[in-house]
Amino acid sequence: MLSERRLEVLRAIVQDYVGTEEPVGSKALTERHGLGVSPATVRNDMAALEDEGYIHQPHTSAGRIPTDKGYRLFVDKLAGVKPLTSAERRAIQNFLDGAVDLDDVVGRTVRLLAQLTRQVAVVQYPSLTRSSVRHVELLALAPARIMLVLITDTGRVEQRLIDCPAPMSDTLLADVRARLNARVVGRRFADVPPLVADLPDGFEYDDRPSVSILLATLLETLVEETEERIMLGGAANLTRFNHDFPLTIRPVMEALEEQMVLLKLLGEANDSGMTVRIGHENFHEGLNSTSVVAVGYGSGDEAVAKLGVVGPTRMDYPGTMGAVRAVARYVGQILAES
Amino acid sequence: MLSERRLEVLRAIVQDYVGTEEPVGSKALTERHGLGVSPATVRNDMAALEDEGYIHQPHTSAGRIPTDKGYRLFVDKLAGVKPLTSAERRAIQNFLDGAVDLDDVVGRTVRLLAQLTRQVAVVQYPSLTRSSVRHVELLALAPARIMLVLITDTGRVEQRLIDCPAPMSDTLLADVRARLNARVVGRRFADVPPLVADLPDGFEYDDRPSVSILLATLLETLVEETEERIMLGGAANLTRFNHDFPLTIRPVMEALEEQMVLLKLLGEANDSGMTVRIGHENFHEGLNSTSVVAVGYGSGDEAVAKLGVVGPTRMDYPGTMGAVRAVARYVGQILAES
DNA sequence: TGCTGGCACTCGTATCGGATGAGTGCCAGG
DNA sequence: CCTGGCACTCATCCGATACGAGTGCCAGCA
Repeated sequence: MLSERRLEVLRAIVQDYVGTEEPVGSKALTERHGLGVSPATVRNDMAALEDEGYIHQPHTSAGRIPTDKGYRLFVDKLAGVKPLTSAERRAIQNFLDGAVDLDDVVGRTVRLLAQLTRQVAVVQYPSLTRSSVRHVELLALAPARIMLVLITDTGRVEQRLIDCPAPMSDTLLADVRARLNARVVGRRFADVPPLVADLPDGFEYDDRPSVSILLATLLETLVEETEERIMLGGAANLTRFNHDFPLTIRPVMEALEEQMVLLKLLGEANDSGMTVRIGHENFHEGLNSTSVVAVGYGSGDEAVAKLGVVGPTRMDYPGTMGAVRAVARYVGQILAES
Repeated sequence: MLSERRLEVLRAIVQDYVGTEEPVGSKALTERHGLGVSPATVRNDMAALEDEGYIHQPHTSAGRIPTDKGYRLFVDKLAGVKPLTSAERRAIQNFLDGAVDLDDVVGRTVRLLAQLTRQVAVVQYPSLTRSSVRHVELLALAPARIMLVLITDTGRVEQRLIDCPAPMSDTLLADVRARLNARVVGRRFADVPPLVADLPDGFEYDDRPSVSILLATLLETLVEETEERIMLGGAANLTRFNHDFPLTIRPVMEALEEQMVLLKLLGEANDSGMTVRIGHENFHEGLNSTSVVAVGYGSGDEAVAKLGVVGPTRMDYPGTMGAVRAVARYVGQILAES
């Protein structure tokens, strides 16, 4: 077990390294933090910390930098979540309040988060399956061509084009719309499939194929793999690190361009609390020198989606966690209002 | 006026430089291209080309690289548009055909374009003002809370929430919907404002404020500044150049993150033909060492939006132009079908 | 007039070596 | 268990040198 002081040394190393981006030595440590012991003592502590795998030195004559394990300990035991200043909070609220629709909310959120944390921000749209149905609309663009519009209580709107096997009359369409909405409005999308399974049975024999196709399309939009949407922003912030990461920026950018990777990244986050994945804890190779801070957000108690940031393992964890948490809360509020 | 051979030398320099990314010297030129003259002759031609400002040498003992003016001449006079291989064309078609909605079309297009050109792709959504109205839907989420849904002939769907001053009955809403659609369906969005200006007059006095707000919101969605949407992809491709562009990648990424800059970038493109803006021809400082190849696309003869790529001035212009043009055509076809 | 071979020259890049200094590990003493 | 001292390791920073690609110019030739 590590003594109190050694933990203090680790904390000091993490803080200094995050600030200066340079390996930190024993002398500098004792000077900048009032540790009350000599460099030699700190050196011993460092050697111990290195034995335990919390820090390591890039080369023999260099200072120490935290390992992933070191950051993990720092995040779990040594650091809190730094609350935002009231100015920052006001800025968040002002910035998010002007949004006109969900796209706008997500767009503003991602820009805001990127700017606050100076890192890459990732925001997932409220997932359909965790939202409730506000309305299902059916529009006849042509006699046998229907547009299906799904509207969720979180403001998300999805549309699909459907080619029907037979023309649908206006009355039929109105009928389908009414019965469909009667069954599903207010329900959670995840519960929808069984609720509509027998819907075609209530219609004339000739109309059933059209109704079935319509329902099939509705259910298709709910498939988890395809329904998720994600917005990314602040990729330019990656260039802030490339002076000592020239090799790593490329795979990171490539990873971030893949929707699936992003989804998994957020998906791994714990549903309720905030999740921090550090370096090699990330499943994706390209992201081995990055950390992900993510948290769920929602209009009520329950999370409807997640958001977070991706940055170098050498990031300001307390500050980032504070910003991510604060933004998630405000977004939840905005969603609840709309 | 430049002699035939000097133009040939310029073309050879551009081609070699694009291929090798290194300044090209007289000896290498004569060897790799069958110019039929000696290096010394080429040197004289190079000196002349340099006097005219088409090429320049980074330092005394280095080869030549084309200037923006040189690329301009190359694009205008020396290079054609390289058509895609039939395999590439098939790939485009296959890739775009699976799209389920407009977001999907745009998303696939941007990925496709980035992959084909190995550069950063930019695709603008069909602009509302250049599209026609397919349908306007009004949904009552609550008695005094209306959702306005606009659907264009290009498949774009916009929604806005409206808080009405007074509750609107279902019949009133249906009435507004019917009259509104009667006036605007099939019309171009740009023509909509005068068509609906007197619409509130036809309603009961008490209902007019609600109808007016509704119309106001409809017109707001058409404001050019805010209605435009853009998708960007392939930013990871920027890292391909950073070995000799370490300084420039940052401002480029920052520029690309600004919606307004992107819009201007595409907006400057000529409406009909393909536009190539080279280096300093771009208004934005950060993009001074990049070129933009853009072209309009649309379901019919007329462009409804633009798409293009952003890459280093040292790019394969014929190939890029071929890919951009081909993709624009296929996207136009897809839109026409939907 | 225009092309060519030759030649001196420039200058960026790569290589090597030594000096510098930050930082360490270890040890003896308090 | 802490501390001061000391020898040692290396990464980094010049400065000098060699190298070589590429040029400009010139005299000669078709």
